[in-house]
Amino acid sequence: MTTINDIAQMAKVSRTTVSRALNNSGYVSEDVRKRIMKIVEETGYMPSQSAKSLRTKRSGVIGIILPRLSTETSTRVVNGINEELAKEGFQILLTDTELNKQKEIEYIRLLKTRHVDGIILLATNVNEELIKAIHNIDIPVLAIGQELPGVPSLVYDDYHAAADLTNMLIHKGHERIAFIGVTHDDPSVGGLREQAYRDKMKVNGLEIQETWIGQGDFSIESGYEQMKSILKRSKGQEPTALFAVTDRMAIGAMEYLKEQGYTIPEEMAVVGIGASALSKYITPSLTTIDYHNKDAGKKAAELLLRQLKNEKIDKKFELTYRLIMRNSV
Amino acid sequence: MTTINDIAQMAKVSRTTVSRALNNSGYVSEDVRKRIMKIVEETGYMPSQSAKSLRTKRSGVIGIILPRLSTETSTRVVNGINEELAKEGFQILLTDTELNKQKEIEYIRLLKTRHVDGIILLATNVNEELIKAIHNIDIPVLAIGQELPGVPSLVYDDYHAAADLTNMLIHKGHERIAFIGVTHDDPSVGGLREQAYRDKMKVNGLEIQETWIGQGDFSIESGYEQMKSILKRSKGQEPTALFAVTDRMAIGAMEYLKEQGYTIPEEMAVVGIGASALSKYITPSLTTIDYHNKDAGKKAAELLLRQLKNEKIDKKFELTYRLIMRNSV
DNA sequence: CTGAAAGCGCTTACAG
DNA sequence: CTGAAAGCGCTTACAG
Repeated sequence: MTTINDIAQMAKVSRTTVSRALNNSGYVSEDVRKRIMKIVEETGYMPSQSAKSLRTKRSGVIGIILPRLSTETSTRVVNGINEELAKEGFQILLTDTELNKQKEIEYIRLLKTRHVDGIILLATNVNEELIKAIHNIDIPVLAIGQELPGVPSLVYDDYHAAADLTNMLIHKGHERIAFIGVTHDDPSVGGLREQAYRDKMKVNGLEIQETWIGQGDFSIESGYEQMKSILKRSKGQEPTALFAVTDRMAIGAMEYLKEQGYTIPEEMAVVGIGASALSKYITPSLTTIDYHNKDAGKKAAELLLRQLKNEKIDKKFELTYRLIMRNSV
Repeated sequence: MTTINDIAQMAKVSRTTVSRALNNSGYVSEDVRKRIMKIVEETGYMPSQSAKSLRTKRSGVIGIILPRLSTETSTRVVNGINEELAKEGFQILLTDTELNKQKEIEYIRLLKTRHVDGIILLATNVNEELIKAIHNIDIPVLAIGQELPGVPSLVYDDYHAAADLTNMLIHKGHERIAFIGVTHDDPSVGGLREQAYRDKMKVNGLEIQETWIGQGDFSIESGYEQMKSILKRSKGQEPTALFAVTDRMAIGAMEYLKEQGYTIPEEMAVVGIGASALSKYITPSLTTIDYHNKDAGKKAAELLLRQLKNEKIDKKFELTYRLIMRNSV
């Protein structure tokens, strides 16, 4: 491999000068610069990032920690991040926790040893150890999806999104609304969305039967199973609508309902959150919330980049959402 | 940051010894090893990968070049790769070409400067410059999805998959089968799949009207538009079935057909390739081919790893597929 | 405007 | 079994 020394020799200058020419730092006469650049072109020389990063403590790489690569949400966010980062010449180092909390923490430290300049964490839970790990490494971290104490966080407006959805169902005349949520370890998806549902039911004077409440695990299959259980449990006081906190679970529920011969939305209205491609093309099309995940990714990248430039940024950013009315209601 | 020198000092040994203990290379007395490991634990020391990689020329990072992150196919492949690589402690550096051929080449060289140990390329086209770029960098490269001359390639069996699909439609009694393909710059998806369709029609004595042939760009929208054009163009000799080379385009086509009041499969049978989640949940569910993308990713990682261990591997591997019969036929 | 020298944090012959 | 020394390929004060 050609190194900076080779270039220096060929250009008959010191490697100091080559470095300066390459990085546009310090003075280099126009003559010499041209001579160097020509040789760089010809040889196709590219500086070793390892050496560079060892020396400068910066790598041009941003680490991403995500819960699952195989969800549309993650993909869209990563897409947005990448688009923004690529513009500035940054690369992405990807790690996938497979929803394992321990790995989340491991990866934070691992990314540090790889000298990433910053980390974007698609957070799925909040716990002491995680927060501590983040504070212990002293590189900028940005969280998406959960509000992490002391960590700049980009969050979706889960509460209001879920509240809007619940209100909408109520205004459509539904009084018995079932709910499929997820574990409260996930404060945003599990906590906030359920809280909003419960609050709005209460505010509207509607009582919730606990038989209407199910807990899934984000998968389509769990939506199917939970819908089944809910229907079984609530014989005689069956719900007329279902609010599932993710599109995938809503779609699983719809599968079960269709199998059982329910008409949607007449006999059971269904709503989800996420605006997945599935939600659009399934029959009937699913009413859902668009969180603009790609924009979230872009915003996250932008905020991280600003941190890298030592700008001060706020600790919390709230994203907007959009209710998409379709045929499942 | 704590470095190997700090550890050496604290353990009262040389950094040579620390390095040996950490890497299990050479002799270290049990005593000393324990002393060192204890301190490593306590301090949470992690060796700088930049330094390591500068010295050893290896980084523990594999570069991935993919055409689009936001497709299920890519996601599944990356997932499989990651799963396999993570086991061996490798990380993934991700680059997205956005279907730009120039970027494909750029990224190959860029990944090299980042000292990746190998590259997996989800290839969408084959051209001289690309092949040259791959041969010029001397790190192992593995291609998925296209057969690249001289490069170990993992390919789907596009020809037979498409042939099976075509034959199946013919055996169901269809004689007028429309086709939505993509550019032949993509030899696998654009070339092979179309070739198989044409061959099987011919073998079965069926004539193809060129008005039945459309060319999309992988998007759902393009499937919609192409179906529309095909129907417009072929008035009087409308097809009774459609073979779209990807699920997404098939689904776009179905949307148009549904809008126009066609019943599927009675008035128009539709098949795709890809076994996307969408294909399963759309109504009617789509007959398609499962390429086992995740397994492909795993296999790719495994092959690359074997190359890294200097094992000789074959230049070409063909993957299996599975026809999934559903309700769109 | 240019260069010599030090040093980033590791690993690896080599010597003992 | 252990250590001193060299070197990987860069950048950056410092000096001129």
